Amino acid sequence: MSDALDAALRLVRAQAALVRRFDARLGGLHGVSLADFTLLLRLGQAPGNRMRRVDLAEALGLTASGVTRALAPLERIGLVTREPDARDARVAYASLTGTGRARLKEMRATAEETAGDLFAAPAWGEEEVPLLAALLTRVGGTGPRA
Amino acid sequence: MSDALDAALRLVRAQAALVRRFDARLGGLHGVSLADFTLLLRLGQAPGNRMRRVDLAEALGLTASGVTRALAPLERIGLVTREPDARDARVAYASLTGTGRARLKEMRATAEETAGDLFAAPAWGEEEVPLLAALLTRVGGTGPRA
DNA sequence: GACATTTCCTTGAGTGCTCAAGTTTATGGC
DNA sequence: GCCATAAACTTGAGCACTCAAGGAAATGTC
Repeated sequence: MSDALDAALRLVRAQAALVRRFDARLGGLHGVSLADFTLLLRLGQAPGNRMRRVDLAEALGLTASGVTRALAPLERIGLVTREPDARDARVAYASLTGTGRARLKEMRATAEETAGDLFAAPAWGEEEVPLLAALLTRVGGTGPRA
Repeated sequence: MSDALDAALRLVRAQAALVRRFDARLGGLHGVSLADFTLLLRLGQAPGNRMRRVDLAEALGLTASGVTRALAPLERIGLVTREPDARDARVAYASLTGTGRARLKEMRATAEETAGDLFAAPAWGEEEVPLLAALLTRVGGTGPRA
């Protein structure tokens, strides 16, 4: 097998393992999945803590349909609210609530801790983690810092 | 955000983009998903081109349930057959058929090509692809060459 | 100012996975 | 030999995503 195919298949496996770890920690402590956390994190980074659903889809690499379905339970538990746009009646913003911001802060601590464990020394050198991130950015998608 | 969390989130995004590309190519040319191809590839690597379902699950990072469901359509289209074990009536091997081996060979060419495009020069240096693979191996799961 | 087109979003149907529970067969202790 | 336990597998229910279709509102054209 070529190095390229090997790397591609390893990427798939590594992601599955990583998602399982994050889901277990975030789910156990806060009742959310990694996908939920990622969505909330993006909202938290946006100006005014709110985004159009279509932009959220783009940022997360989902379809608009996926965003609609992902937001539903987050709205139900009060972390996100739906806000209409005064100028354009087609758009509905997704906006973090006060509760959402507070809960996100806690989730973020858990996520940082989980990521820290995953990439802990001595297995991982100081410079290797940003190196991995840089290589992954070239593979595709938009990074969380973009 | 820490480097570690950034890398973790980028990994998720990169995988989604990669899977989409492989699914499009493999689906278009051979009617299978990347998950299907990975399963067939593992079978093709196994001695006698066959494996117990439980070992297949372990190798793929799926549950036994997931393997049952993944094999069903592959059996239906004749790429894989079910073989009982003479010694232990509980186990059912999944075995590549002759057609399966032939089709796998074609799929593999497509997959190699897709991976080659994805990690093509000049964006990717000669040594960077194995480096990425090595870093990913440390993240988790079992690699395709393990 | 009516009409086609585009944009934003939702919904129905389908897919591919999970977990929990159940069936069947093998194994070990006595 | 019997029974409890364990192992291999399947099945039902549920979840998270996709695509395709459709509704409603904005935009461009004439």
